Amino acid sequence: MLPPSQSDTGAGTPAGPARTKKARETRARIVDAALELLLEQGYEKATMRAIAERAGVAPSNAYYYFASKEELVQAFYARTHEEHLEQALPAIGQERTFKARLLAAMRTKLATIEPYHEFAGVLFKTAADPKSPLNPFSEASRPVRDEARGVFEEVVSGSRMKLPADLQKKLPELLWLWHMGIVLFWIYDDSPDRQRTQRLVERTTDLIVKLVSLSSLKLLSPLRRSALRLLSELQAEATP
Amino acid sequence: MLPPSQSDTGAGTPAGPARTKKARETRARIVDAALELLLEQGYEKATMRAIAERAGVAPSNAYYYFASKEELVQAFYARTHEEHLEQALPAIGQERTFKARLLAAMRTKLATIEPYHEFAGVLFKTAADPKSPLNPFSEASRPVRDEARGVFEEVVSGSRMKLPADLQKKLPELLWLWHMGIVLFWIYDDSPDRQRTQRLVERTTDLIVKLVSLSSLKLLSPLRRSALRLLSELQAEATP
DNA sequence: ATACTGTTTTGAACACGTTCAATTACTCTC
DNA sequence: GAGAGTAATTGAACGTGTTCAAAACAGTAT
Repeated sequence: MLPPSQSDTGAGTPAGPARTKKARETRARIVDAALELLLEQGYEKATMRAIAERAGVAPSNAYYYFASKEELVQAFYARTHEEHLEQALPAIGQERTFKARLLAAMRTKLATIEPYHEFAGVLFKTAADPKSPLNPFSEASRPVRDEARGVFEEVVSGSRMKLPADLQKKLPELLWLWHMGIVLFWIYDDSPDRQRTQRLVERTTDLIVKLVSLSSLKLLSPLRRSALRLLSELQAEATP
Repeated sequence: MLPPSQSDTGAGTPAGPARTKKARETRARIVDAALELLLEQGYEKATMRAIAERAGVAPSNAYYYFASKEELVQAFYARTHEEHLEQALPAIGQERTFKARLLAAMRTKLATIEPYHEFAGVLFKTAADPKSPLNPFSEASRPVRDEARGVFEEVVSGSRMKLPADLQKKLPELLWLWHMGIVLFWIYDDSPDRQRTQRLVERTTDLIVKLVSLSSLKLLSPLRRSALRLLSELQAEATP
């Protein structure tokens, strides 16, 4: 059901000391049990007691390694993210044009997360709390976010496109934001085969390409410049 | 501390039977106690036991009227929304230009919701669940949504602006979406006096005004048309 | 007055996430 | 290999939102 993995969460081993070898193994067993149960039963049914039991450990022991249930769930994030990286980069590499590369990135993303759609809502619900470390804008998820943005850097840099320098620099960030919006839409999308999301991706991709290709117009440069300056300001404030 | 109110939640009395007069009073007492405690102590401290105690009732009795703590919190949604309507419409009426009217609408909104910022996160967390009736895209919140969109219709229609007909028609919906984005940003904003959100409002308002004033350009019409068509399609699909 | 019917209220319980003092397992030094 | 010191693990508990069967209440027809 799950890919074999005695690995840890993949996300920089944030909490709980795990100095000894046995401790690392216990920790990994807990993560694996959590991932399995989350996939099998969803967020609410996957209680800490159940996770601990499957890991062959006392519930309180899970708290020796993870500060909260949410932190455990973060491992899930990291894993789908890694899957996306593995699939997206080759897929992007096979395309030349900006548009095709962008579509490849987004489509592999959707394909990666599709198995988890059923409880994506619950997950998102948790992630939406500003105080939660799961929330994609939090400091805790910066590594994952940075890597995800890297995918869009690859999309941009690998395609020979004439772009204003300022836009070239910020475009990956903008595309990452777009991608977050698509995922948000996807969470709410219960159409068969996620057709609405797919259409949205195609249409907005078209829009983005059009917009980008118009971005060099002299008439539009003040607009482009204020938009990009706004983005810079907000980023600067966010990391004081 | 709170405006006097023996009223009910204001939101169509969704859950729990309250046939008799006494029952309606009990229900109202619970709502008021909840609102008070939520404001005084925040979401986590305002436990169901505490709310029930202040209402002079057993905790389980609250569940006779409300399916969950979250549903109790829904009273906020309705109340702040009504406050916004009361404040926004006069404020908008005092301005002539599109830009000033738009700013007035958004600023009154932010002023209205400011007292609730502390637990807006929790509220949003609930609202983010696709299955929750609180979620702003759900059928259940259509009345509130329609009214909110009305504010932006007022913003547009009251200002003499030359606009392409198709955009004129869809602009209120777009502005409503923009407003949702601002609120989302606001939820995550913990800067003093919500300065970041205020700056974001000013800058994006500028952008919107610029964009709208460029929207008649021949060069941009294909872009505008595909964007608006996308919006229409998604709306059509959403209400089958 | 009394018995019946439906509404409202309750007390005791459940399962959950989480905490913590106490206990066990390990590792290292002498 | 015994003892000390640290790391890992546990069991029992706390407070939370929530459920539910039973009790109290109110009104109505007999």
